Amino acid sequence: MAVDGGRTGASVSDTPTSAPNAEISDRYDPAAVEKRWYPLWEQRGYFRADPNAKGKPFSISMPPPNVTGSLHWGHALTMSLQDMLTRLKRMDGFNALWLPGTDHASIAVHVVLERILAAEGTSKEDLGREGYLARAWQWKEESGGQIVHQLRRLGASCDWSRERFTMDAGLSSAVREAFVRLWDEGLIYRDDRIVNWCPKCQTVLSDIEVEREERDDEFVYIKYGPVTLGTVRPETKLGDTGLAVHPKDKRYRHLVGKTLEVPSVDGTITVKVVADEAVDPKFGTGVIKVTPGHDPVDFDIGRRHNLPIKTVIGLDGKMTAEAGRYAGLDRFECRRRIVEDMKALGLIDKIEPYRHAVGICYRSKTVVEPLVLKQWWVNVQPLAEAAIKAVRERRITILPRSWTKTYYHWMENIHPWCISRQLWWGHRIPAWYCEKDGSVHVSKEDLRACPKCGGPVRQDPDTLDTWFSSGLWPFSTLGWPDDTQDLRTYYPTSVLVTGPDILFFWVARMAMLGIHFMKDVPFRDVYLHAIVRDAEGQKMSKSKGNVADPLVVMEKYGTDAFRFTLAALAQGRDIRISEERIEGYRNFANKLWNASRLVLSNLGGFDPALAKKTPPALADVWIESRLAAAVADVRTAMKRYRFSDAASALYQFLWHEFCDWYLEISKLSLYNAEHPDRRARTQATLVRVLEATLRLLHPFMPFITEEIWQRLPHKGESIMLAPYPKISKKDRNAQAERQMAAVMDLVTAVRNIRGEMRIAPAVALTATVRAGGDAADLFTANSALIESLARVRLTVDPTATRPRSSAMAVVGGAEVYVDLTGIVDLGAERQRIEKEIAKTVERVDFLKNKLAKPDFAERAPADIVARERERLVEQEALHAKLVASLAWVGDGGR
RNA sequence: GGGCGGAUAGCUCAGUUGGAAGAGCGCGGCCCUUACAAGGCCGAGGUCCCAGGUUCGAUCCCUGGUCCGCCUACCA
Repeated sequence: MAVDGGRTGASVSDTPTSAPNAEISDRYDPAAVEKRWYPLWEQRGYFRADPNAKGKPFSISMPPPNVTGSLHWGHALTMSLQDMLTRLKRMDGFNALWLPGTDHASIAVHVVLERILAAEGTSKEDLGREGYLARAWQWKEESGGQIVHQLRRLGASCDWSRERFTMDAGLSSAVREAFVRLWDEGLIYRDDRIVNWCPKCQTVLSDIEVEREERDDEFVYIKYGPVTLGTVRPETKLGDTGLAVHPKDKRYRHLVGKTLEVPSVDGTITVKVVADEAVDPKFGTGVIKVTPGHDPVDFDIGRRHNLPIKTVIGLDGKMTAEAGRYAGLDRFECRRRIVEDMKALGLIDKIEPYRHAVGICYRSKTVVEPLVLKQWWVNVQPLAEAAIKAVRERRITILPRSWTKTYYHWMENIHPWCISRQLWWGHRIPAWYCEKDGSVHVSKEDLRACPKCGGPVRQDPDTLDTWFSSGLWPFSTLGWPDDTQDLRTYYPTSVLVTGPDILFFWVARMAMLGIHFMKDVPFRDVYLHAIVRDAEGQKMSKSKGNVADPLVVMEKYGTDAFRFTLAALAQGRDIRISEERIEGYRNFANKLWNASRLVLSNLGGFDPALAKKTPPALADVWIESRLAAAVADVRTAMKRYRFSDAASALYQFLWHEFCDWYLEISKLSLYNAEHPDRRARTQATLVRVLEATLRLLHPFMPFITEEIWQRLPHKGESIMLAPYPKISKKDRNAQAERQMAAVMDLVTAVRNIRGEMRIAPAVALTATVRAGGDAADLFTANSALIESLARVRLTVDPTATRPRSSAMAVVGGAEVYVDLTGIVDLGAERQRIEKEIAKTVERVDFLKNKLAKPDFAERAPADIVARERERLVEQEALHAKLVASLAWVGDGGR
């Protein structure tokens, strides 16, 4: 392979890298590089998956971001991690598919549109359903899905040719198929129950869409005929149809079963007293008012005791006609008024402050109103059982493990899932009601007439919960219900990567629906990553206004640095983002850039044949061995989704081994024209190690690695398609690593003396190593290297005695003397040695104590005891040498 | 109320079969050595939250406590 400044072969002739021999900037400029590569990768079809291609399938369904969304930190993290996995597997020979898409996000879009329409001076009602939907689609086409473009900026290598939208034709058909099947199986049904109503969004919500928020309210004790009871919702008093006490509560036993006429704010009300286990006799007065129409507990009590339902709060959050003179009042206003009125009538016993959790809508943050309405439900319990089993049997593995417990707990206590929403944007429920005979028909095809009587039909106006369609995502995107090749090849997907915040919303639903419809799990692994928080630990969110726009950050520091930061921080339960950290990895990218500059600018006249003939030096063998170690570490880490371990292995190797040591060593032969063989050998190693390191790093930093790789001698048209580094056992060389460690220790020891004694780097030092045998050979063979790195003239002499006026260090048993004549007085050396002695004294004491304990010698494993003995001998020897040295300084220095 | 997690250097965090603790940033000192000052070399800095227990030995395992998070829940 001939090298001419870095570019080779015709395969890269169309790559827009800068001219090969032009000066390359000493600052890495991410903006220019990043803009260049993505379009090229995409045009060349590198992201596209082919079910017929070779290799074991590896697939990821991208969690579809909301069409309303714009890229935030959570997306950046999750997408970066998925891209890392996909790129790695693709390079590693898998048939990799990462399938992207967006979610129609019914309620989120509803909120956005509400705002837009208001600004345009119109409304949902003005437009009507047709007009509204047309407007919604228009909005979706124009401004929805900007996130998809931002993902490109992130370097996401997903297969855009397979991009899906939860409301596209295919997925809509999958939704209908699923709905109809569940209906036919009796798992979908309609029921009148108490549901969570959001008066702002004007729709029902499922239980998990209701968030809890601590509020300070008043706990009002109301005199209620013969009893007094406490409530935080006095306004619902108007809907009371009963009182309840605990069955065992003797205080009230005489009242149970009676019907009371209780004087109230608006005449008298009639309530029946019932006994129910749900009442806690120790709380409040032990009596509760039962409002079946506006409280879930009361609803259940009411059902058990046949109490009538009285609805006093309407869909608009205002009091209904049933509320008598309070009709038309807002529910909270009514609460204030009713308390005032009761006060006036002397019906209030006392009022206490009370802190409790109220349910609020997860989108609009409005206080949810429990109401009794007829809705569509899925009986998820049987599905949940199968989903639990799948995890128990390890067909699905949830990582980190600790989340499995949470998963089980939720699944085991699952409630029916309310799936109908009173929104227009979404999948309309495929149910038709006959206006003539009132029959209900669920059908995959649109109905025009009643299949039973031929009468006119009208479709249910409601749409489905967004999460219903996303629950089908892993298979609906691959063509289900059709038996497609994609589906056969890429299902089950390999891993689902997402945040634990949607474990129930989404992961659980996919597990249930995937297993139910596909008879196989939707994913083998579930990797739940950290939640991104700001420096104060707050969840990053727009409403909190605590977010630096990730796109701005990417622009500032470069996408690669940004991605690497996310990988490095990915471990743990939540990650706090900090700009300093990103800056650090920006520097890392720059380090790589400059290291590559060094290599590229020293490839002139490279003679591969000569390199091949020249045996490798210790440093060459060492760096290849360390590279192999890094490859092993990265692979192991990635297998376990330990992104930060992988990042740290890469960082450590590239910066602190390759740059700090090998590159410095390589300069010796690169700049030495007298030994062309050594130079060639070094060039070959540099290229090989750097090229492999780039491939190893590519999934994490795709842009800079491609840019540099193209300039290096390489095979293939893109690093994306190059193989991921693999190693075998013989790639590690323990002996070379040991020897090199000794050499490095010696260099460090001399540097240490220089640093501690404040000797300027420019001052040349002279040192003698007292070593014999193999050690002597090793130091002699590598003396040039040691001399250059430690800036010292080195002599190896097994019989050396310590010169007058010198500093001493001990390296692996060998003594090193650094001559200080005329450089520094020995007072400094004395201090330095004293410090060292103090350390050894501590260590010797510790080890002696430990070994002196009879229990330790008898009970601890033999190898541990032996190791500690060795350590003691070592430390004692070191101690003796240092003490002697101190005495010597005392004699010689004075 | 129930469940889960965390407490380790000034800051942010790693640390799995228990054997005197690591990284990044920050800090101090010396250096513009021709890849990189977004750099190099050297260094300082820890009662691994507290109290018990198990063990020859505990940052790690067990129990209790304190302080922080998160999830979940029909005490009105």
